[in-house]
Amino acid sequence: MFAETETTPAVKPVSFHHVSRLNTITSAAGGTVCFECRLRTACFWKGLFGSAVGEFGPLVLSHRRLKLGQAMYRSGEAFQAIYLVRSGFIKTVVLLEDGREQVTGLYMPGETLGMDGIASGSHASDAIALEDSDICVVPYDRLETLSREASAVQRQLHRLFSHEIVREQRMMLLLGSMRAEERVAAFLLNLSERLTALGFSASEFVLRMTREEIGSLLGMKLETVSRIFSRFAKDALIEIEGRHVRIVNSNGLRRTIGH
Amino acid sequence: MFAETETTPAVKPVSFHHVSRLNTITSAAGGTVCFECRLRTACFWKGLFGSAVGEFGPLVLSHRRLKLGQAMYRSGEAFQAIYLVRSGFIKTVVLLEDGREQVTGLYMPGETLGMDGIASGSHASDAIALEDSDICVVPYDRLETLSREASAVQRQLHRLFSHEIVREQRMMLLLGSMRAEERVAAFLLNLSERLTALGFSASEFVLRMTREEIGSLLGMKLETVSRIFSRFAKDALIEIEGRHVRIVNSNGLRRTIGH
DNA sequence: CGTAAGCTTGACAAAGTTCAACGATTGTGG
DNA sequence: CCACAATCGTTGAACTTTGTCAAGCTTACG
Repeated sequence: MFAETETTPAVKPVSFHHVSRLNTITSAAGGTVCFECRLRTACFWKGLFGSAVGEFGPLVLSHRRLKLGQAMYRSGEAFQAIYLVRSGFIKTVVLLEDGREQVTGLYMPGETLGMDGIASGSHASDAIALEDSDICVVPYDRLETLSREASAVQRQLHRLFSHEIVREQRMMLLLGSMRAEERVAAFLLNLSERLTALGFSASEFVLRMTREEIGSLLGMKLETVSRIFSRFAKDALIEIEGRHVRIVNSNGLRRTIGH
Repeated sequence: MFAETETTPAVKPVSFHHVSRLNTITSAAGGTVCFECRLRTACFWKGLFGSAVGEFGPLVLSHRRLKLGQAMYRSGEAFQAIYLVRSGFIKTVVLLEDGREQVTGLYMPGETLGMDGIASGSHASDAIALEDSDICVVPYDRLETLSREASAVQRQLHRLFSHEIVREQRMMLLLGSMRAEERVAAFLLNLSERLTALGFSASEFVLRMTREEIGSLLGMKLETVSRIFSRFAKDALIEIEGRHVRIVNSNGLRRTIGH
């Protein structure tokens, strides 16, 4: 996508010379041990594996590399593990029988997905890589045991579940009670915030999704997404060039929400 | 609301003489012991408390009665327990600063709510009684211990979390990719299904919410809800009279979804 | 170099909202 | 017990937002 960067700087009204390195995490040198992981500060599991966990025997995390478009799991597949994004971006998608689909989540490095499989024993959504990604596979049966032995793990695991519930609540709020323009503004601000937490620029980043995917996440058509991006650019709230975004006036964006 | 029924039968095109008793659960005689509870077959926790749990000391469930409109918890309040609906109906609501609100869930007897509080230690939504209700309060710290001691409890608790995640995913699908008419059809069919699981009629039931609340849940205005109910009635898919609904042609409703 | 995929924009259509009026029902206080 | 107020629901008409369809452009890729 644009991970193979250091390409020629775009010579356009907006230039993004340095964006290429902005939010690209290159995976660490292949090790399986958590405290070697470059993510350890950003990761939801930080500190747990190797310390509290150490006393109860190791939690073996296998890794998996996904290429753009590959699935980590698919709807209906047996649930066996939850997945921690190490590098790259993953979307989750829920399908309706008639082919319509809804992007229900966008997961960045340090974030965990796949918990939807616990209830029924098989996943309720597809998880697809939005770019070449590196995923930690956390075997669920081992996690269950560990969570009974180490209350720190239990606490973190419960918080993880709850966090996902809260995230989805917010998404329902967005889908159910905001207008298209507000949803796009909220989406950009949310991306900015999460990327900041990962140590990236708050104002410049790269969308990992097509307009269609963004539209599916936000409950609107790709044309509407495109028009709203253009309008925001015209109003000098953002600069946009394909998937490269610069937030120029974040307060303006914030003001867009709530009339 | 209309729980104090046995009123004069409505003399109207549609009559609902017997609806009054259809889905009203009167709470059992006050006891605190789970295996006395009239819900035990429908309840998510069925069998757990008293059997597997017995060996590890009791889980004391306090009860709370809520009147119509009262809150079980409010956004920002410290998280201490999760809540099991024993009788009555509860809605959860998420608020936007500017006053807009989104109903994010509708909980029936046997269903559990409040898990959104674990992540941050305080609730992210309000839980409001849609009619006089009886709630089991499940203290979370006790549940944490129990879940470490009894793997059956752990398993059920995790499934509960996951179930909520899946429910919210489906809600996002509904809000993000269905048209208003489809959403209303899906809502009615979902209610019918869940009430059936509780032993009530699949075809006749009472909506516990105003048109405005239904609209908020489904991401549309109250007028739209009203118009769609009228249209469904005209097309002989349902009969509706205030909050009393009879599903006349459930396959027709199903066909409404997916064009 | 040609083809496919992604993005933008315009013109028009459809869906849903807003505003307003009105009827019915319910609850309240005199 | 009645009268009044408040809440709830329905419906019409005008309006706004978003979707649909179509065309053209750019970029990526084999």
